[in-house]
Amino acid sequence: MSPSLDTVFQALADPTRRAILGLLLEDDMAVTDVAAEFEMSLAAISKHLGVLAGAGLIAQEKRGRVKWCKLEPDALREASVWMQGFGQFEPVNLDAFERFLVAERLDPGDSPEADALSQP
Amino acid sequence: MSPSLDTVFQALADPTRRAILGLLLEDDMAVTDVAAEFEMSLAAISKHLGVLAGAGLIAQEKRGRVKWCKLEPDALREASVWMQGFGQFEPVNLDAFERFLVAERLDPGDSPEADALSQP
DNA sequence: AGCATATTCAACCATCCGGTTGACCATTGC
DNA sequence: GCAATGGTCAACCGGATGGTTGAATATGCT
Repeated sequence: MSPSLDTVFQALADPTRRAILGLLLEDDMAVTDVAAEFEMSLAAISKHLGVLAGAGLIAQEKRGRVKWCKLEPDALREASVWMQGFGQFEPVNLDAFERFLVAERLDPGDSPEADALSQP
Repeated sequence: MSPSLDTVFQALADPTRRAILGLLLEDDMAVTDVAAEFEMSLAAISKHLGVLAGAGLIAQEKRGRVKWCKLEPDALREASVWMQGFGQFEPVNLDAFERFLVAERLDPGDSPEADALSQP
């Protein structure tokens, strides 16, 4: 089941779920530990985690009776690529990006232009 | 009513609305012209455009009896920056981005995802 | 004036969403 | 064995969402 843009954006549209992702940015967490950070029931958090997992934004692995949740940032890539298409649609920027791509291929190391492009 | 991450992601979560943004990527359009591209009522499209405007993703200007809609890509910046924070661990998927840009240029106005327009 | 065009409004409907509560598996530890 | 812990499931609730229709409001054309 491949996560679609629909499910990814829908998952990101809720502030609680974004906050959960923010927590998981620090460390993998058990469901109960995630729930402890919010003023809502464990069941509600469990649902939120289900939505995030359904969108591919997190992975859940059950070890013993504890279910561990870890960030899966790859799922954001497709959505991020889609969004950046709207910030960079001007021909000038397109050309600049193409030049960047060429440079990147020739010199696949770090490149200062990458930062400029990643945050339009 | 400043556009929040909530409203932006919520607006992007609907395939019809993403397809509308894809259309506006090429040209400003009147409400009726946007509606002509979809198999749903004009009123429904008008609502979708309202959601997109509420999220700050488009601007609507009424000239005469026609309301023109134009893309407002700046609204994506905040959301894009937020997302970028989670992708930082690994390098941006430049290949996917390049494919997107090339596809966008060869077939402008069409959303990069196939199902956006065919199954709204 | 009178009619056509562009767009919204209002009411309505089915469905989804976010939340709660209480019951229900698992797994762990005494 | 049995109680506590970790987590999900099922039913329910109020409110949002996405869609429809039909009437209403502006504006433009002749």
